[in-house]
Amino acid sequence: MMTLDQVRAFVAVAEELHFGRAAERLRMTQPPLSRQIQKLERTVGVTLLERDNRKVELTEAGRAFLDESYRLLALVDSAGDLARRIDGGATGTLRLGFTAVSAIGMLGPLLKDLDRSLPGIEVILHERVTAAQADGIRRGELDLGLARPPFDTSEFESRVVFREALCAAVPADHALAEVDRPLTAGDFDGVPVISYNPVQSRYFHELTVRFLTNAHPRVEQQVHQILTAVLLVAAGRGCALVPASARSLGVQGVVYKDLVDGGGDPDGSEVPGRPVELHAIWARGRRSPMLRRVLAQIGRMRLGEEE
Amino acid sequence: MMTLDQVRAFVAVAEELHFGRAAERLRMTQPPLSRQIQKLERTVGVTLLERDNRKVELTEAGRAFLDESYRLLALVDSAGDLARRIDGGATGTLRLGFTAVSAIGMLGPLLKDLDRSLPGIEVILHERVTAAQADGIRRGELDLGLARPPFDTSEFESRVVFREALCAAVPADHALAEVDRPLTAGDFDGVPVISYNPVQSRYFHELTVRFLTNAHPRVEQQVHQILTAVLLVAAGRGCALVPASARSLGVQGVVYKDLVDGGGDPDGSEVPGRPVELHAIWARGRRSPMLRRVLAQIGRMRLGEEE
DNA sequence: ATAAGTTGATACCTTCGCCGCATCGTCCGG
DNA sequence: CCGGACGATGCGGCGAAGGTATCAACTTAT
Repeated sequence: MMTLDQVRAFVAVAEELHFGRAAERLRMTQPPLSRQIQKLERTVGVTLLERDNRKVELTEAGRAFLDESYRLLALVDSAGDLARRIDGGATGTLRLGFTAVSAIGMLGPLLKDLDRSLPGIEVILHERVTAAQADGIRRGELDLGLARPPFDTSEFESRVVFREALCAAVPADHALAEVDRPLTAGDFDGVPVISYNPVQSRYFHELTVRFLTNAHPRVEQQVHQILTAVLLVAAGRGCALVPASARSLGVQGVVYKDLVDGGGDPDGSEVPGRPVELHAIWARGRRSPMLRRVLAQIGRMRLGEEE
Repeated sequence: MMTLDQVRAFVAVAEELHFGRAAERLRMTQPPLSRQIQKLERTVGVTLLERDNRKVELTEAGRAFLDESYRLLALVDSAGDLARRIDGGATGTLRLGFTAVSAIGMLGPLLKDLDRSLPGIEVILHERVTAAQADGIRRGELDLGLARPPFDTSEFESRVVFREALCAAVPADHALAEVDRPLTAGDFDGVPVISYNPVQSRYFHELTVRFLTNAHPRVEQQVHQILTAVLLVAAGRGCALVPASARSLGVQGVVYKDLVDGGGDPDGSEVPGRPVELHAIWARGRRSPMLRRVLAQIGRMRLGEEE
């Protein structure tokens, strides 16, 4: 008989790849942990962990089982949560992931709108970067994410929920802060620019690179969050290209300047002047009735076009 | 701490709406069942079943929890099933390397056959030359390669999956294009011949050299891919010896002529008339169940003998 | 080459939780 | 008012899980 404790034990070992540390994490000693894993393997009938006396590693079947284990444990938690929320009068719970900066621009209005149109639904917020949101959705910890493209479309479905312009964040004492017109790529020739990590912040990396094509900025540093970029700008380390909603961050010592064409590519496929997209993403095929209602409501909103 | 037994107990009671019958279904007596339900309700923190001494019924929260319980128990079963299927090799991903020209002759039928006989297995294709396939297998990037001999047998295991004849690719306006019989080595005396790089394309280099032993062709250029050789032939730079499947390449201005004995050595060790071998290779000792099944299936096919 | 240190598995013991039996308390029907 | 039905509770025994000590295999360092 498989037990949840065995599943939790397996997850700990699979993540640590070390029985001793896993046991510590589980607040138990190593011997019973070994026995639990053995027992789990016996009931499943499959070797999940390949272990010799030097190292522990997951088998192919173990990797798949780990994946299911995350879903399982997430479901255990959420089942209890759900019962408690309903007991408290709610009709549903939406576990919503969001990125820090998307929150500034549209999370407030989104939540207000949801609360008004679907009052029984309780929203539980989880701030995560895009990749962590995808992980969370995959593991069943989140129902919906607000994240930046690109996503694996075989795994996730998505819908654009917000579009905005790209603009420049400039130190208040910088020469560009005085320019009284939309900036062009050429304005950044030789200017220190805070850039984005091409992997962890791929979306803004590509937007930045695209806008600055043919310009020759001095790329200063590669960050992976908008907020970090703005703070570095405030510290005078250079300029950065950020979504327009970053204006609301209220960081002292930073001036925001418009870009020509809103920072977008006039020949590109995006909406003119609003190249920065935020998508709602969810697991393909895992549309609960609650999620369906939320998506329908989000579809009715006009979050990127109110101004 | 919630346990799966408690969830199963709850499901039984929720379905029977009667502790006695539920206990019977669970093959236990009624008292411990009552206690398990109480414990579950304590850990969840919600009354799931409203019971007076005459009847049992689900609360609103209990109905929602029942729903999640079904999902939970289904996931418990399916997690084990999935692990067993993968362990049995019925499901998995095969990362398959292949050379461009091998694809023409047999990759299509191979993939079709695999898809029919092992439908749970997803094949991801990587086009690479033989050496790069060996590298990929060594690094664990590929599970299986379709490549030309020779291989380091201490590191790789292999199996012949396809045999074909060697033939001559001749420019359409070349004198040899008119010859109405299988060509011999002597026919190439003094004729410009595109040859192969003895290192990067060792296999075809050796086949060519062996066939042309005692002949005196004018070796023109050493290429390392079949396709390049054929394109040079089309450009009129000379003749080349290529595997029979290159006929399907459809390059204009090239005529293919049979060779005596299919280009092979009648006293050699290979199959008469089909000296060009394609091997499936994999890392020695790294036979996953999935790979084992794929190899078994490949063994059942008759890919080199259908014509 | 040998000794010391790691790491997962095993042996043995203790403890704690679950099950079953017996019984209780309450409500309903006759 | 009494008997029956049903879920809750008290109690004793047993089995499963955890802890300590130790083993076996292997790596690393001196």
